[in-house]
Amino acid sequence: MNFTDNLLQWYNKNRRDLPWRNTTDPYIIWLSEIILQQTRVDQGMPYFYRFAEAYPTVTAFAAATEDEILKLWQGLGYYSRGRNMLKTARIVQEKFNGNFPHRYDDLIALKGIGEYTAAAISSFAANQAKAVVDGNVSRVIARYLGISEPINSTAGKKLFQQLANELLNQQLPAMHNQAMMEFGALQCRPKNPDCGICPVKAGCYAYQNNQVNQLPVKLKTVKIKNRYFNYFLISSNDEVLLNKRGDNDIWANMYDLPMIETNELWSPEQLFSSPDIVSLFGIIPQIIEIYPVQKHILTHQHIHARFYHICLEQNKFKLKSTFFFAEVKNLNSFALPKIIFLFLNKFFKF
DNA sequence: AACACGGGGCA
DNA sequence: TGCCCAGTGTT
Repeated sequence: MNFTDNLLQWYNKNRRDLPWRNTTDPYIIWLSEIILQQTRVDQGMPYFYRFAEAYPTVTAFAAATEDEILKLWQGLGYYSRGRNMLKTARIVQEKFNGNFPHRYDDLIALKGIGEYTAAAISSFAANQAKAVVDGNVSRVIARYLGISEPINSTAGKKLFQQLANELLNQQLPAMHNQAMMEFGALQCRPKNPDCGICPVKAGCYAYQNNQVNQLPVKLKTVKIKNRYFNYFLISSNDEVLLNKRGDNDIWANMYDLPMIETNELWSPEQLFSSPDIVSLFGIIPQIIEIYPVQKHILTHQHIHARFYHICLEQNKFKLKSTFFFAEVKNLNSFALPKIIFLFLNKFFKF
């Protein structure tokens, strides 16, 4: 038996019963695919149910506000996915009359849908013969065929796409694609792959040449950046001062607290005697409490956050236009980054 | 081609 | 700790 026959046999025996596999509705498949970008199935699953229930159709999705989408997305990360989904939903509503496209060429033109997602939706929803290439697929191919080209180089991406196209079962593209990814996720894992019971080990280059732990090859990742966020908690009369973030940086368009970013860890004395704090509030605030520095670990940056509970004398301070007072009882309606949510939730118990 | 973009799980 | 996860968009 060849590779793909073995693969499909393995898949039929070992596949998980995942909710988005029981439909050919391109909208539902789109929902699942975007949620699962760079996200483990276990982590994304509750969000999939949440979105499918809140927005059963793309028409319902298109009618939502960005605040609502980001709020529902809270905690999942890579929030541009949610923002792009809303743009795409609105285009689908207008240009396609609410009928989510299922052709690769239509899909690839939409925001947030790249090569992988266009191939996934078009094959799963309409059995279009487009091969998906995600982290799982490139790992399986790199090991099975013994490809040492980095999977994330430009040449590598092109090569793995081409090899995936050649391997694709033209009669069963949807099942083939699902099987490749499931095989990578469950059997041909990044670490500790289960080679002992692998159905294709006889033909696997990496297994036969003892290269399983060396493949796939990946270009080195960028250096982690340290950032220092000094946050200010200002509350009065069951209200708290929030800040709506801009659309350039991390957590775009989400809500946090007034803050000053410094290029290194600043002491409270340093911070509260700096011109920055005067220009932020117009006055020097009174410190009520200083919290210990918290480290918030993200993939590409480590955020060192220190929260200050402060007091501003009535009517003497000025506020940036992105600042506003929110009622504490409404705090749970704002899309908050994880670290802000945890702090405010601990403080206010909302 | 390089970089930005979250949060969590696992060895 | 370091690596990876059903990647995409911007510069």
